[in-house]
Amino acid sequence: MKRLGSDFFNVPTLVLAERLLGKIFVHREGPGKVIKGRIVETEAYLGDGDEACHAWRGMTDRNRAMFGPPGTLYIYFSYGCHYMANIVSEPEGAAGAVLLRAMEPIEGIEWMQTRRKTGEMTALMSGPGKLTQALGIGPALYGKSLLGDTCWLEEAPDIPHEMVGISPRIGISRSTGLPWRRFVSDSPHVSKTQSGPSAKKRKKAVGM
DNA sequence: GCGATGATGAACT
DNA sequence: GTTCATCATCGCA
Repeated sequence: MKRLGSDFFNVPTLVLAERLLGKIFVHREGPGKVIKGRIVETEAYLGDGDEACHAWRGMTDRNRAMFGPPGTLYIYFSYGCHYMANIVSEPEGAAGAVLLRAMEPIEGIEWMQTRRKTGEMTALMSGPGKLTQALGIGPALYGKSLLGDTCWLEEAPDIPHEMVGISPRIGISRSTGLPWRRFVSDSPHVSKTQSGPSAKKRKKAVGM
């Protein structure tokens, strides 16, 4: 299985978001301990004109990885309980990254089930906080490159264009109109719109 | 089954 | 002090 190189990541964020669908994300935690998942859902975040992007107002201590070279991992701890994994795109210096929102378990499923405390396949990685837990992604991977030998992506066939779903991003309260979410429309592993993401809060944020 | 709410840490104003 | 790119659980129907 061929690893994807820097050329794969060195493209505009929206292109990368769609290109990532179907690819295999690999995390090698140690000898004989390899976890793999197939990416089925992503979201694009741009530093320019996107108020939902952490790098929208410029570089800070937290988001500096988003300004790094393409293929860098931007790990972010949120809500006091969950990590989120992003892949940096575009040339170095421009802020832009793709949030990994959901994957399909491929390998190392036993470890995922132990960490996630569930045996249900569609619940293992069907959400941004879930997949980082299943993969064992944490602060140790902040700023790491997918061109290294701890984490990388494996080549896989592109998803046919008619199978790629497009929708506004989920779970954010700013720039909600931008249709920058990409997902494999027939996959049972995409994040469920759980229970309506706090409709009241959203109304409040919109100003109703 | 569905929807609302609390948990919980770090960055930002 | 408030916000946040979330998830699991509790309450009610």
